[in-house]
Amino acid sequence: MSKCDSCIIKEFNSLKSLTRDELMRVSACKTGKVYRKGQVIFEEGETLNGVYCVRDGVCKLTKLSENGKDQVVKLVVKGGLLGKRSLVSDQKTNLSAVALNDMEMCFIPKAEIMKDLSKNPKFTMDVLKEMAEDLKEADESLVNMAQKSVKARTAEILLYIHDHFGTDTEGFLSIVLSREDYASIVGTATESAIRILSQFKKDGLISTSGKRIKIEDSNGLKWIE
Amino acid sequence: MSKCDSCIIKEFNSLKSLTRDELMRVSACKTGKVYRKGQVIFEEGETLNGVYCVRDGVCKLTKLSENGKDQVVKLVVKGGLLGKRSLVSDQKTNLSAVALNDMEMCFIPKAEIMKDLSKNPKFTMDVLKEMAEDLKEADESLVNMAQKSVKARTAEILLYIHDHFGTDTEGFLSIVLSREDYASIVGTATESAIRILSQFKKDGLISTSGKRIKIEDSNGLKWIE
DNA sequence: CGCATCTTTGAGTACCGTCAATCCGCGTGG
DNA sequence: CCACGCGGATTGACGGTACTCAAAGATGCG
Repeated sequence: MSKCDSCIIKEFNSLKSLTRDELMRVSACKTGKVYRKGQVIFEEGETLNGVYCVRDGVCKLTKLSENGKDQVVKLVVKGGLLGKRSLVSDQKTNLSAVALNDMEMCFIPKAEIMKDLSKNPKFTMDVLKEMAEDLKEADESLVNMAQKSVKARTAEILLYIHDHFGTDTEGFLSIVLSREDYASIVGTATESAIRILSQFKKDGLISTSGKRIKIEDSNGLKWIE
Repeated sequence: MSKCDSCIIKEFNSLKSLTRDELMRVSACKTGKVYRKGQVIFEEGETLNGVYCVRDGVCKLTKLSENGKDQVVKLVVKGGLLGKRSLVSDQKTNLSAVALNDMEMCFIPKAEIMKDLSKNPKFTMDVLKEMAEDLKEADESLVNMAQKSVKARTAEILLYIHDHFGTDTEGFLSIVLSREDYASIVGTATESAIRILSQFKKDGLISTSGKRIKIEDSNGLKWIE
């Protein structure tokens, strides 16, 4: 397995603040894991004894609501760290993680990370900053969820995916989600999400090929309300 | 002004992890501020050059949504620290803070806090934990907002205020909010919030006296959906 | 007492959730 | 090669929820 030292992925997260020495130690104790599409990485309420570093693929972080529906809280791609929060606050996970396509990950044991947190202030500060960013995003999502219509939220998530995760060579969104996933992100019934996506298609804002979606008029989507 | 050293408030937040020495320095450079009900402490987009420590009173953290309505993201009482996130990530604030009643606060300059963050790992770790807790709460709010009815959310906020902030000697919620504030927390139109509160009153779940609200049947509220 | 603000209530409408039926793509087994 | 069945996608219909506009009542302050 490759050394963390020379792993390009670490540049995307706070592991970049570790010293060469610390990275070597991390390398020595980390384990690689592969998850298939749909596979559960961890479940809400589990005790994690480490963090996951996403090398490839996409996963969703979800939380089960009292009405029995999953709500997607965040999408995580290459470079993301899973389990930070639980590790830091020394609690069971409050979210579940499920692979949306085939994934490759590194698992770093808790002890190693905690040691680095206590010894390397720069690293700690970096983790703090990442957490601050997550919090800011969560606040923004909260406001969107509370104040915008389902249609506006649907348009927004399409643009978000387009802007953050890009498109494939044919112009389709590179992250492919089921209608149910879209509904679970937007926080609505599957049928509602479907209805809105069909409407967008009719209006020429998007086009589809199987499950794949292509944005045809991003400017049009921007003004949905 | 009292010394932070002997201030009981610090026990409620991460300042408790500072050493006696550090607390003396904080004491030396902090300034006391008083805010009247309705006064703005800081506004979304401002640059903060320090954090506020709430000694007394309550304030709301809000975010303006695109449709022009404020959404309350969090209520902060005695012991809370305002501005952590902005300071850590060195960004402008993403939230506004407004006093809900008369408040007494201490303002600690950025430089002092940042020095402590870089020198005292225990303090940093504590801030990290607080941020992790905020993040967890934000995720929970997000799910509630996405999946629960306005009525259920209204019942929940009443119970939340009751459980977290307590009641006065007559049994009324010790935090008094306008109907508009309730609407802004729940994320709905003021009239909707009002309608639901009246319904609760009719059903004997709550009673009111002016703006003050008393919970009569907390168990009944729990099962609203 | 009068004005300003907040609260309450009504009526109409649009949005959204649910149930149910149908359709489509795809893999399986005959 | 085709019938079959499964799961996801789609559409229709209906009822309930929540938003808006509007008006009337209550409250508090000067």
